[in-house]
Amino acid sequence: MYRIGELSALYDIKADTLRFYEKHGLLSPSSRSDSGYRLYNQDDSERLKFILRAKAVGFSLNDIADLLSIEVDKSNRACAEVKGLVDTKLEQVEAKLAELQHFATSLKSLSNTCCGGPDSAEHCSILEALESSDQHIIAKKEQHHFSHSGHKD
Amino acid sequence: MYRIGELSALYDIKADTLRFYEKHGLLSPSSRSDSGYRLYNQDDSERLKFILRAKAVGFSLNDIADLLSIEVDKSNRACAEVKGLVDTKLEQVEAKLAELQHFATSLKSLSNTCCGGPDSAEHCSILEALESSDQHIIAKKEQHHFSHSGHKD
DNA sequence: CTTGACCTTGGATTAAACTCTAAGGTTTAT
DNA sequence: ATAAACCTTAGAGTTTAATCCAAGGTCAAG
Repeated sequence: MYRIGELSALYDIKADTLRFYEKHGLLSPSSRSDSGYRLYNQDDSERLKFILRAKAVGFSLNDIADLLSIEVDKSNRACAEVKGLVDTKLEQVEAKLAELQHFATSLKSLSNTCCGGPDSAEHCSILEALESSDQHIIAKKEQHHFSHSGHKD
Repeated sequence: MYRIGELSALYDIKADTLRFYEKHGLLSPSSRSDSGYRLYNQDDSERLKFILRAKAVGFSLNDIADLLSIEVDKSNRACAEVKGLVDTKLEQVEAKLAELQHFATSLKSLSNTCCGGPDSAEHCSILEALESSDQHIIAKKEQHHFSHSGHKD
């Protein structure tokens, strides 16, 4: 059992943020002490971890509430309805994943070509890296033109 | 060349948002018409695409300004300094990627077990799916216990 | 040569997500 | 038993990222 200060310290957020999440239906402590202190258990902590993760990858608190609502009314809700919600979110997550992979590729190629690379300062720009990243793969393919195995990402 | 209304329509944002980005140093039109209209070229459009992508995966406008600054002062900046900035962002991107992959896995397993699956309504929760997703992989591994090849994501 | 749909500016307003303040009750340590 | 460090509430203030508004200039069509 954590008190509000302990839980907030654990995730490096303010106690106020936890009260804010409670007020907005995202996370309520599973119990209270005799004197009214919030008491969070391990499940509450996991739920908070989920909220913070989802937030970090660009979901709004409303989005997150949607996702968490899947848990709240478990058996009440028709399974097909749940599946719809999940699949919608999954599409969003996969779109974000694609964006991020694109990003990561560009940043990596930028990091490599920028320092130590032969053309160093010439194209030190993320935008150029983003634009050239696809052609980069093609160019690489052309270099060892005796192999044409199925490419994998 | 796009005028502000055209470019904003292209990305389904408000013209005001473009003026806002300009005021905050994120994106300036490469030129102006005689009458003072903003004129955006293809590079500006690419830059905007980058901003919107980065925003969608949870970067703040400040973060994005940092990333874009790599382009702005290309040759002015020491290459090692640029690399530092890029690598920091790359770490953030990869952390986000890991989160999202975890997310996607959980949502998929949720979508599968929830509807049609044998234990249907029993654990219709993202939190449960998130918690169990790792064990799920282990469980799956145990099923075909004659192979112990290097796992790939 | 004016009507309507654009554009300009600066400043006000909104919404989301905190973050802080005030006034007071609780717990732990001396 | 009292100070320091917690906790409670309600509500005000801040930051970020737009979004809207007002007053006026510009441009293509009739």
